[in-house]
Amino acid sequence: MRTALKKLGFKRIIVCDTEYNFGVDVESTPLDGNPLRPVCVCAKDLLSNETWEIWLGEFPGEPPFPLDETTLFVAYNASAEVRTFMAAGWPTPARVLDLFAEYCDHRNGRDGESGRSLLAAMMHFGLDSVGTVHKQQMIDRILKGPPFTEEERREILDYCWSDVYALERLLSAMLPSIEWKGALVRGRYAHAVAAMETAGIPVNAALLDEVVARWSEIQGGLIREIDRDYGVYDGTTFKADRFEVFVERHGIPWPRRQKRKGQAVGSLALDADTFGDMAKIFPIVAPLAELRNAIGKMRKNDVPVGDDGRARTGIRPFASSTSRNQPSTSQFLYGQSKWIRHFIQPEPGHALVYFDYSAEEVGVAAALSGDKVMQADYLDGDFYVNFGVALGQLPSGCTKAIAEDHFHGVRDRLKIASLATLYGMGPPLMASRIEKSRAVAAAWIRGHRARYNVFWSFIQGAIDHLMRGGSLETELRWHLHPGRDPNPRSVANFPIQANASEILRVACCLVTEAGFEVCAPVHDAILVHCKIENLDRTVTEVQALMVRASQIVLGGFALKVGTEVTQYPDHLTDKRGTRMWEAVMKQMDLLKRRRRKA
DNA sequence: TCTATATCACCC
DNA sequence: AAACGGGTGATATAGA
Repeated sequence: MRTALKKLGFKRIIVCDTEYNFGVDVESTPLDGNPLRPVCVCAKDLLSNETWEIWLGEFPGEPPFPLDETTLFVAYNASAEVRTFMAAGWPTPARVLDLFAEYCDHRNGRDGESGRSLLAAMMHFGLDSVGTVHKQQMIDRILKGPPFTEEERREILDYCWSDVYALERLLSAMLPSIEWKGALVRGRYAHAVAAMETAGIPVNAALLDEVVARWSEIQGGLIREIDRDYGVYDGTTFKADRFEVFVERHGIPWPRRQKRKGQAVGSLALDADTFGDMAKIFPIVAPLAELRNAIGKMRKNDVPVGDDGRARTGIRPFASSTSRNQPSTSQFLYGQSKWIRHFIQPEPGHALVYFDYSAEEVGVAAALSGDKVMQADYLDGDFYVNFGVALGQLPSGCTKAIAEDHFHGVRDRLKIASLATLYGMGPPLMASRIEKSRAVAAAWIRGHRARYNVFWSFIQGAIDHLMRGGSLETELRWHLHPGRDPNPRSVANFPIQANASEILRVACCLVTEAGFEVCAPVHDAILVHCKIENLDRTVTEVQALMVRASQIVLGGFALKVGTEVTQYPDHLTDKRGTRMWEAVMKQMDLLKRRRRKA
């Protein structure tokens, strides 16, 4: 392997693993949400065989090895190592090979092992490693934090070394198949991920704590207000059997789910769509539909917030087959209901700016396929309106403003239709979504295929290629490999979503490397925190960097970027979540008033 | 009563 | 034959 490694042209190839925790409370319980605290670093230069071992409290002010462009830094889930270096005040590696990202890319779409851990990767290549039980024991001990006995120190270091040696063998197994251009671009993202995970999202922690503490009372209040007229809740749980009694009593023919074996009839369909449809026909259930919609899922209990008022959680880069980030939906503020975002608040003297690519998937589809008509419809005004004019649904010369003022709901339907059409939605479902007949839905789909025929043959080409056993590749070389029985609609989605995901990664790299404080990536958007005195400069520069990112991936095609600014002391708002937020705040007020009286 | 699965809620 | 894509996670339900 030595010769193969030397050929790469680096002066050093450093494989590295680190251990860390997030601080602990008095009972040695891990404090999630806090900044990372390094425990140890183990590293080896594969060219010189030199090794380094650094333990808690012995961290030098500078890293013991160079991390500039002459060093290839190799790790598994490299953002963790980068975070450790940041916490130690070290510079971060300039050239990163993240074998986690490369293993994900290598396996993506293929049948067989689904795990993506270091252990899973080792097993895949027929290499042995430490057992999962021992690994978990070590992690648990490390998270419990110091003081460590001398024996524990040795055990932890040995465990850390075992991963370094595992990594060395894994590198040797993966080396022939590593595709360097893509790998180094992916490796570069480790710094951005580390920077975003270190920053976290500033929240009004006092208010969040208060709402969490009184959540069951608030929820109870919300439910009591509505359920008086129905009696279908038991505490905070909706009881299907009580609701069944209710609909029977009122003679409402409620739709049912498919019958299952052993049942005379299927159980009631209680999803939001059914509730919405039924509320239109039987207004008596409307308030209940709204309540269910509002309280459907609102867990804030496990949002980890650090002592510094920052909500932090792992971004989990490359976790999806399109290489999107997949942070935990329960821990990540942008994964929860929109009203939860109202807890987000800039720090005093600061502002938060939400930058998002507008109609990103349409723009990416137009650029990748080279469909000039689609490109013009995206670039010249509003895509959905332009598509509507082409279909004869809107008058020629129509703009977004005119459509919103004079053709209520038309643009929304066109938006739903054009996005869903990209991924192969058929007329029956489309008809129900846009509330038109099946024939109209079919005509819109045909219209899309006719107007954007260059795009459609591009997509068909991708599907054919994969079905014939080829792999799909994004502009920056993330792959989808053929597996058993691929879903053609997923395949059609891949080029668009995977390239869009790549654009956001490049954007995160450019913006964090320029020194801006990026708090979170949100698929087609980023949240940036800045001092109010730097607000104008931040908006202009970050916007330009995001446009640049789209051009890097799309061969010069510039996506449009929208911005939304929130200045301290304002909270972030999202109009789709305002009603719920206000209802919750009202319940909070009622509780306070009641407590004051008592 | 416990556990696996299906369904549903939420996000982009 | 027909099918919008990518996800995470809680809970209700079925079956042991």
